[in-house]
Amino acid sequence: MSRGPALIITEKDNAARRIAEILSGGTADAEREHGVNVYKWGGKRCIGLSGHVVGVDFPSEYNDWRDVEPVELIDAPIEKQPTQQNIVSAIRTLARHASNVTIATDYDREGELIGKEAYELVREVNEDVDIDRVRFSSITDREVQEAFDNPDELDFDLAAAGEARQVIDLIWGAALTRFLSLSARQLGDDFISVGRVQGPTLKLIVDREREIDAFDPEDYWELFADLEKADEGGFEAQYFYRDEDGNEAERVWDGDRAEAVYEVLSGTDAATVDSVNRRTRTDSPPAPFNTTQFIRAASSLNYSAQRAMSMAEDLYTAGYITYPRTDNTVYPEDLDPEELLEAFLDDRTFGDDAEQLLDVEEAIEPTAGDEETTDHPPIHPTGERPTRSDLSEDEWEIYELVVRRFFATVADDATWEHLKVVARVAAATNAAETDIDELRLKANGKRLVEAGYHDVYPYFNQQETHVPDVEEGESLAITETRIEDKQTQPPRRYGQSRLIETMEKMGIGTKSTRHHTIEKLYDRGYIESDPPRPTMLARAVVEAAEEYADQIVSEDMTAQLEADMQAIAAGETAYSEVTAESKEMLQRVFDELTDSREDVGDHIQKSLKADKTLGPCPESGDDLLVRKSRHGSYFVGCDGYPDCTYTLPLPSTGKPLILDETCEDHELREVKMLAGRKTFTHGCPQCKADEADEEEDLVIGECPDCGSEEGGELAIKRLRNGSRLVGCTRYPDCEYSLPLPRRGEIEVTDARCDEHDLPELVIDNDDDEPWELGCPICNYREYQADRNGSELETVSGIGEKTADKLKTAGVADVAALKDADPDALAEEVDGVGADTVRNWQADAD
DNA sequence: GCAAGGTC
Repeated sequence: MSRGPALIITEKDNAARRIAEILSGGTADAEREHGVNVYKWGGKRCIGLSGHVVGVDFPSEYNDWRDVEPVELIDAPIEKQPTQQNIVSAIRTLARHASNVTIATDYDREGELIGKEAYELVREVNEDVDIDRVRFSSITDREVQEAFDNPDELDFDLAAAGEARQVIDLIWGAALTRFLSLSARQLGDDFISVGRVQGPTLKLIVDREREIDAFDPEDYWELFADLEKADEGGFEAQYFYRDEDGNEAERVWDGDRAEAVYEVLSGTDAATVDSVNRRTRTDSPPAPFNTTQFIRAASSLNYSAQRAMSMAEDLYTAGYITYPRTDNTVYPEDLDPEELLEAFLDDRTFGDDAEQLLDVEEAIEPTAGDEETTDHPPIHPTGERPTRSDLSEDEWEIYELVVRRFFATVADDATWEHLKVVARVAAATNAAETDIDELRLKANGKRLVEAGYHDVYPYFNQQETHVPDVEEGESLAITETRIEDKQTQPPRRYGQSRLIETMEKMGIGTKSTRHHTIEKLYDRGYIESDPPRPTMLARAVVEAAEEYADQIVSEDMTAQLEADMQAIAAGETAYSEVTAESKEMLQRVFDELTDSREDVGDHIQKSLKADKTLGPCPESGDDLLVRKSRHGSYFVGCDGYPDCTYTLPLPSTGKPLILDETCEDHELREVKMLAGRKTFTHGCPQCKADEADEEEDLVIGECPDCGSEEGGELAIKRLRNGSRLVGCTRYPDCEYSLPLPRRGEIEVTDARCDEHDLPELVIDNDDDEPWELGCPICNYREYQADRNGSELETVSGIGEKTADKLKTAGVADVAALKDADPDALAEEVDGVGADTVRNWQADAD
């Protein structure tokens, strides 16, 4: 029998650390095993996995896509291989002599599977050791103690349900992905992928685009009047009528009718109040944050799903908020709202709100959502507080959102007062002859009577609409009338957060993967821009799937799989039965698909080309396409190459996006360059090249490099790819150049820089204050200095403030930091020790 | 170089 220490295995390092702390009463020490943290106390060791540390895949002889028919993957063997070698080795080392092993992975299906993976690793090296399983929904003293006092067994059926999912996803995904990629000859980086989750997600986007394409706008009119109560100011009221069903309708679908009504309305100067309706509405605070609702709230602050999650993960790792991947919207019983509020009492930002929230008579009863799960609590602050300077501005904004959401869930209802006024207008006697003798106007006012939770959670709209107190029978003056012609609008595209919400509703993907799936669609060239729009490639892939493998773009596949997994977990079906059935279904898909390989491939290839096509080549009439050079830069080239060698340059920054707008002169679609915050519209590449060819270089001074010897001069130049620079007139013999901003009119002023004898430049952007760039050489030097500063911040442990201090001490960049003498530098910079400098230097290497 | 699911 093994008599070594007992081993506890958790799903992640963070959980291992906290569980060790709880079970050891804070006495656990950290040591390293194969580079992995192990927490040690008494006769115990605790180690964290990193989610799945083994993965399923086909044996290596199936690796070559061209050598293996995709259909062969259906019956190919599947292996489990370690994917995190260091953790697997550490587990093996620790398990070999363990006296007991406890699996403490997350309390959900995937956690059970991850637990089983750990179980198998342990069994490989230790056949006899007892392996038990503990389950807890949040890592708190009470839950963890209780779980470890009552250990349970691993649920192999539940884990098998997860394994069925793994295998089915792999086989369907790999076989169909390879088939599509091979059929369209898209191998290497540009393969064409499909899968159980990305398929339906993509179809969702494509379907919406189809609706938009098919949309036929309809004209309608709306009529408004400004009403005024003496001394109380005016308010806007809108014309309405009763439609066939007796409902209030504002849109007038008939133009003549609208004109007739408008004639009556504009010919009248008073309206009589017909009815006044007041009602009070309670506006309850929102439920606690799950991942989806958190992403939605962050998106209203203009963060992408991906970015919001990555910041939440950082805040979690730093200990400021709880685990950000959760479906749970009900706080666990362990969470004591009063205690958590108290943690914020002395906080500069949140103290007053916390105090106000605690100042109530009864016990605080937090809100709760519909979903209660067993794995993690809703996202909330831990009570461990960062100061503003510990976080970047964006991180702070996200942290504040999480804190305030928690505040909102323990705050009071808000109360609104709604006021609806209906007024009647009688047709004036001089009105043109119509069948209209009376029409009605309505106005809806709302006022926030009790701000309630809005006081601590200012992210929701609290806009009030003012409608004055009026009484029935009262006469109001009509001060102005308006008729507006409008059109019905096509349905809106899904934004990222709406997409994630819809995926959740359809039951596809998980809290941890939905935002990744959307990123994947971008990476694969299926969607572009934000809100995402599908490419022609995406349409072709969805069309091909709809015809031959509808399952892979249907949400039903997940629903069916979910049902099968439930059955496996309940012991009603076997893993082998479910996977065999799924394989048969895929086999039938391939029976149909194989004969259509060429058709499918042609269609996809045409769409791929359409996604790159700008318009006709002026020389050959073939298509001009956006292409990528061997060096990775983009340019415009002719599809007739090599017979036609016509090309146009594109800007060197960013990834080109082809817009719908077409240049009338050249029949070429315009191009936008996507480069994060530096995204800009390039326009028609032919126009840009022509402009540069016509524009003469503007000489502004002598070239500092070759001016005195060769007589080179500095000039403002425009390149054919649209960018501008200050360069030497002797180019390419002299390569001296300085950058200029891409946008804005460049003005050369009379002021001159004494040091460099160059004119000072001003950049005039239409939408901005003109920017005084100054002497281009001075400007470039400042820019370099700045860049070196931010370069210092790439060293871990150096923030903006420290970088500033270092620069003051004469350490301008990373190279200088590496050369610095640690002791001397520590002398010079406040609050920095020599060891810290040595750490930086080590990190910089 | 395929999926989706964990985690970082």
